[in-house]
Amino acid sequence: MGPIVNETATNELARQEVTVSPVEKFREFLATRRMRLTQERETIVREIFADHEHFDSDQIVSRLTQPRRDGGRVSRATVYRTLRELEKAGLIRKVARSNDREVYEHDYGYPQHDHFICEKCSQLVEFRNDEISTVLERVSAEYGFRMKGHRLEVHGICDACARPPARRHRKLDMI
Amino acid sequence: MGPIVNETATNELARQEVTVSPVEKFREFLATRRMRLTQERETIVREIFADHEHFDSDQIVSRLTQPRRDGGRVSRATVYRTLRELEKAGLIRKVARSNDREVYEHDYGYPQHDHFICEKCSQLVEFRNDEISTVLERVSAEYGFRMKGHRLEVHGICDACARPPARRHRKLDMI
DNA sequence: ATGGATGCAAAGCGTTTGCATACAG
DNA sequence: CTGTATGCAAACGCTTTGCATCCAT
Repeated sequence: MGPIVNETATNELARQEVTVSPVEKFREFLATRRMRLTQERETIVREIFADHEHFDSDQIVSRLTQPRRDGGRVSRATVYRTLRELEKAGLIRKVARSNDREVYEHDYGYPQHDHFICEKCSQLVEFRNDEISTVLERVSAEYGFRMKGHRLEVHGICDACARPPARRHRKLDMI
Repeated sequence: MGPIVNETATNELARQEVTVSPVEKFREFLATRRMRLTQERETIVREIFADHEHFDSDQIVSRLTQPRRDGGRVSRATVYRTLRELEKAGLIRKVARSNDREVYEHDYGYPQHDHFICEKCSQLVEFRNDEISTVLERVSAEYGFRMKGHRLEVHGICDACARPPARRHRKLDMI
């Protein structure tokens, strides 16, 4: 997409510690595009970076759509529009698709990792392995492909759901 | 639309040679579910396995929606319904998402591989690398995760689009 | 015969967009 | 002030589904 921005160190195996807040980082990005950091945008960024959980558009919408004491409410349209910008800004990224929705996670100040997705409880579990990036860097080079990043979903059954008896996760297993 | 395919399949991960035709394989699957191999379903399977190209639902729909001398026409609803069954049957699988559509490919009689996805021309290029599966097998074991498979998209710029001058790939080439 | 399958059209659903109004810079 | 951004609601585009009819077994 954007040819500019993102001074991401070529090798993210060692993310630098975050020196700028997400909001500040976003403001910088917006500035380069002649865009403005509105209250709505700031509210959204704060909400998203309040924790490190995965999230989808609708979760953010439902949290900000109803009047809130602090941040003020934000419309559904603005949430979607802002999420797209945040992705371009490199602050968040889509990690998977779950129940027909894109699942996002922080991409700023968060180490590179991939996910296990349980077919039973549809839970996402992160795991970290540097070999994968290394292999991909090499293979990309072999193919003359300029790798910018990757999205890896490992499907299967998580440890909890695999245990035969007892209780298992219940998130959204139909039938 | 010419994804590069390496027929250099001789490795351990290589699929057991196909002994049954896709249609036959599908019939077997359907039987176990008390479902029937109708003319429509057979037409769809033949159309899909006529070549090894990636495809999305709409491509199949537009090819089978209009009367055809041989196979007869199939409705949009049936194509969608059958695609879902073919996925359960392990004959096809979703490999990526492009322009808001799921992109499928053969998962039967086709060697394991992953994809490069060009951000410029959105073309999918296959590549084969056994190390990835090996690493994932090991990491999964470490996490107590029963891996069934994975989906890996490597994003970036393809060789053609990276070359500064000259013309580049078209963005949305349909048919 | 008969329960599963098809086609059609309408409904679903997440996401996007046109437009009038409201602000950030 | 001026060009952006927001909200609302309607529009979208892919996919699913209700229902009457059809057909594989």
